[in-house]
This record gives sequence, structure tokens and C-alpha cells, in this order.
Amino acid sequence: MLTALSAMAHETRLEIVRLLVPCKGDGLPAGVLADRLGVSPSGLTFHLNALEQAGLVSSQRKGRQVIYSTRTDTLGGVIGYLLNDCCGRDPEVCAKSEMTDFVLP
Amino acid sequence: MLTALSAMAHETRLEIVRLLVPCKGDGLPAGVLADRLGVSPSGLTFHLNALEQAGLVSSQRKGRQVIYSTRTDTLGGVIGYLLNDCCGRDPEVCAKSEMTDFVLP
DNA sequence: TCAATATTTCATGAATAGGTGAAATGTGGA
DNA sequence: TCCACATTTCACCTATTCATGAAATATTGA
Repeated sequence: MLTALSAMAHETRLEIVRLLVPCKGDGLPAGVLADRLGVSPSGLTFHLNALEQAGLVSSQRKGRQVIYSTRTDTLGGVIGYLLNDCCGRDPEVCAKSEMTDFVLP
Repeated sequence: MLTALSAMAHETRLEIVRLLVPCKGDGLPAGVLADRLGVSPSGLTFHLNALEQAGLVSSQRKGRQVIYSTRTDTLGGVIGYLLNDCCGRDPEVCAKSEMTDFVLP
């Protein structure tokens, strides 16, 4: 579980997840991700490996491209872990997590 | 937001949060945390600083002890950020986050 | 087979995280 | 005031993370 949290605790990797989630099962090729994020190919691979090892994304070769997509089960699992296991479904925490206008203190 | 995620992406710090959440506003003194976690005083301070800077805990001196408690608003905010901002309230992610029996893949 | 495209692997180096223990600080009681 | 307790600060060291660029690998089409 920690590896999944650590994996998400990086700007580029969080951005990868944000780009992939709306694409659902279709995913996006590594090259497109690299372009949109403005990172080098090898840099992207580094981060994709971290996400894949954490079970947050999966990959599938299609021709000469490699398509990456999110694993919604793991993604939900991480959030559920924080909500249930770590915060014990504390009512105040849960209530705040429903709000969409949160700004860091 | 990233600092909060990074702050939680560490075993000791996650454990601190888990110990503090059920204590609500009462919190726990640093010494008690150090004992329960089996970490050195200076090591504990290091992690408490990270959590406090991320807005996840707050501290208050009471006599010679320093009492730490969680900030449920930030805690909920982090989870809400993942759920709303990062995963766009994706139905599958949300559904999985409600489950309490998740095991890492 | 050759060349072009897409991605990964590898070696290198800088920056940061985090553990340890000694010293410093703040607080209360004798 | 002096001492004990509770916590923080500091210096030091090691391991890890991450960025970079060159070389290697896989795939397709000419």
C-alpha cells in the first residue's frame, strides 16, 4: 500500500494518472504522455515503471506503441485504504473528502 | 497537495496518523507516540515536522509535553483531492474506495 | 534487409530523505 | 536555584530518488 502512495506522491506521476483516468480502458501511448507532460522518454519510463510496480497502471503493447491505462481497482483501493483503514471512516474526514473545493491550509 | 501526499507516503508517518485519528481533538503527546512507534525522539520530531508542515497534524504545548492531533479537514482534503480532482469521481474508482477488504495486487 | 519510429535500459551524477546520537531548549517541581 | 523530564535541534552519514543522455530493443513498412 505504501508503494502505491509513494508512487502517487510525485507531480509527474500524479499527472500521468490524471491524464489516464478519463481515458478509461483505452489508455494512452507512452509517447503521447511524454509529449503532454513535457518529459523525456526515459524519464517517463522511470515514472511509468513506478506506477506499474505499484499496480496503479498497466501496459499493453500495440504495434510499436505501448499503451498505458489506469487500474481503477488499485486507485480506488488506495483511496479506500486512506478512508477506511487509516482514518477509520472518521465522520469529519469523510465529510471533507466529499467536498470539491478544498484548498491546502 | 503534493506535500500532504508525500507526508503520508511513509510508514512511520502513516502510523502516526492512524494513532492520532481516533484520539480526535485530544491528541497524543510526542513521547507516547515515540513509545508506541518504537522510534527515537529525534526521529519522531523529524516525521512530526513533515506532517505538521503538510497541515496534517497540529501541535500544542501542555506543560512539558507537546500534544499532537490530526487536522481532519486536511486529511479529508487529501482524500477528496484524490477522489475528485485526480480521479474525476470516476464511478469505478469511487466504488472500489468504498470497499474495506482491498488487498494490493 | 534496411531504415524509421517508439520505447526501454543503462550509466552517471546531483539532490533529497531519513536514521543516529549528542547537545540544546523549554517546563515544572523540590 | 537546581534537577529531572519532554522535546527539538544539529551534525553526520547512508541510501534512495530522480533527471539526463547515449545506447539497446522491439516493431513496422519500404
